[in-house]
Amino acid sequence: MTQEPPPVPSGRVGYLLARAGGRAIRNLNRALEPYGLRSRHYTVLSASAEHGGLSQRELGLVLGVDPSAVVALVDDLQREGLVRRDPHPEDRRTRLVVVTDEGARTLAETRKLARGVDDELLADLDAAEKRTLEELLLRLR
Amino acid sequence: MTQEPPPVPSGRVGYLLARAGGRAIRNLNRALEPYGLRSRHYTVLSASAEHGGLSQRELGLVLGVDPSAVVALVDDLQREGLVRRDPHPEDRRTRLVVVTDEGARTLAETRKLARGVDDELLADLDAAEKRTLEELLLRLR
DNA sequence: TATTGTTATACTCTATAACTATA
DNA sequence: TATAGTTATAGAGTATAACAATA
Repeated sequence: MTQEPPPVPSGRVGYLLARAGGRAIRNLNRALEPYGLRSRHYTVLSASAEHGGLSQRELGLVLGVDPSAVVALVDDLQREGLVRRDPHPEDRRTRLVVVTDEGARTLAETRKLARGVDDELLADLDAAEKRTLEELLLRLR
Repeated sequence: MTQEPPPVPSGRVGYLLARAGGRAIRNLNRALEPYGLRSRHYTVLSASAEHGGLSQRELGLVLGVDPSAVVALVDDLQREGLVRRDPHPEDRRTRLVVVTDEGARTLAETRKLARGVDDELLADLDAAEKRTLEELLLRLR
């Protein structure tokens, strides 16, 4: 699919959410291509930096990603030197995902790309409308 | 001093859209299970009924679905007797997707399920907020 | 030459079950 | 017994190329 047509069947909200969300993900994937990353790598990197040293289980919960998928995503990020897996001081089963210096630099750069994707998606809304949209999205179940 | 409204953390709206959209799709898929259909079958059936006899190419454009995927979806719906592929009166390459009587009945039933999924997703919003959200979603690029 | 539908194919995403090592 | 991480796997979604029939 490469075409992007406006007309919509029934104006259903779930359908509109799915389409807009899919577009956002595809646009971010395309923007991240030079980095060899996908949007889900970006969310893992971003959440790891924001919360500072989450376990993989916690990452999965926060991001709504299956634990087995977290493993693969962290594998990729670790291979690129963007995160480390540090031992948990008290629980030897657990491994804490920590962003490296290089990961922090990559995050700073890719964050700009994510902003750009959002800005383009929301280009026709004014500042107040953008805030309203985000607030409503946060209140969905 | 007027409080500066919290800035929209750019890069976050796309993420929220993707998560909410994914939830909506999964919920609808689960609701449609008894019918042996997925959410994409529902959108094809719904658009075919609404526009009445679209070609497969037009269906793909309207729904943002790849033509090769439309073939598979229409195959499924046709096998279940929910749509027909009628010849185009003027262009023998084209096949018009037409909803059968049984398809119309199934659509009436599944539409209730789709509404239920939406209602649950939006349960914490009042009527005005629901309209606002839909209006904003329609204005995304 | 271009377009519609179609087949084949490959890659990503999602979800589940089962295994290991620890607790 | 239960939990964190891991591996393997299968199904669904997405995207591309190539082909036949027709325009």
